Amino acid sequence: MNDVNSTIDVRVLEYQANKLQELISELHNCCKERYSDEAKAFRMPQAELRCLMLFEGHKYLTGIQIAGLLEVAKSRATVIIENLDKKGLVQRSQDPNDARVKLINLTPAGQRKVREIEEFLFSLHQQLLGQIDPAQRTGVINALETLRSSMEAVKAQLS
Amino acid sequence: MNDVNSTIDVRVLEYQANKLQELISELHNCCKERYSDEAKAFRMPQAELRCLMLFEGHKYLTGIQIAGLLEVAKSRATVIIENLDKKGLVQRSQDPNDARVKLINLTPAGQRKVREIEEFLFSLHQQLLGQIDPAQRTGVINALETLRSSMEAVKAQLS
DNA sequence: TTGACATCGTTCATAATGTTAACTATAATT
DNA sequence: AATTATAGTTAACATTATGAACGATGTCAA
Repeated sequence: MNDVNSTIDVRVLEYQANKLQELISELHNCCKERYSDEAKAFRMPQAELRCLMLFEGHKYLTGIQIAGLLEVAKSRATVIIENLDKKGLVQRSQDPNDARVKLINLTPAGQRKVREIEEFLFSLHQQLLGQIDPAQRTGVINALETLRSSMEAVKAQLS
Repeated sequence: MNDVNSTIDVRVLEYQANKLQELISELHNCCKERYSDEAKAFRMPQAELRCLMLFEGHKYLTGIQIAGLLEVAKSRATVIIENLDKKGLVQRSQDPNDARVKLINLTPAGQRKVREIEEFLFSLHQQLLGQIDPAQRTGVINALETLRSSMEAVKAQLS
């Protein structure tokens, strides 16, 4: 009986691991497509959109901070910022306290763009929420929290 | 009372929409990092890894099929297949029934590589499952299913 | 059966995303 | 004062991806 049960347990684990793999992969693809659509809608590269959104709650950011938040090399950040600057969405100025540092902030046009993107994202996620049975919403959110911590735990284990 | 309740409801919806946005974005980032690590571990570009995995359950695939499954332009598929061919992991042959078509299949080395990657992915997701409280596993999987259908519903609505 | 049209794979030009390494200028430390 | 570290820039390169043009082949209707 014990043997039978443990065999079943192993099967369940296998099934669940595969299911997890499949679902996570599908969610990831959905997100990829979503980001790509968003970039097309705003006629701007994804990296620049992501960069703009970093300024929520920050008046100024430095290049190094942006590279850190975007998780890219600082040389990559330089280029992204340069392109946003060319489009008039951010501006660069010298940090008065440290001549090595450049302070980057949104221009008024950049602020408008950020608000537009925020509204787009918010309404998209409202719509998504609307597709979920109200009785299940809390459950889905809690499950995602669980998944996130588990993924982070695995990541921590591996490194 | 009704007014107060509906105000609260709106607040809850806002909170949940933002929470969803945040969680989905974090999961997406986790996945991105995972794919990048996997590519480094196997010393192969992500696109080539993804392409190899398409052969699970297929002896032969055509270029068009691969482009469709990877959701890329056929010109992109050509290049990916070419690189896998150079590495000796797939081989191309003429379709005897249609001279326009090339049949692509795994070489023995390709099959070994696929098994390696499968094992890697399976053990990773076993590990992930192991991080989730057994009592919650079914709940998490169901929540992900719900989320996936909701995301697909939104996608369908938008197009 | 032949002309029009569609399909498959390839090649090329181009764009976006990203890294590493080298370099300049400045700041901090010893 | 010399060394070391940090911020930002630039250049070379890799990866991922698209779209247009093209050749070879297949399909179908007049």
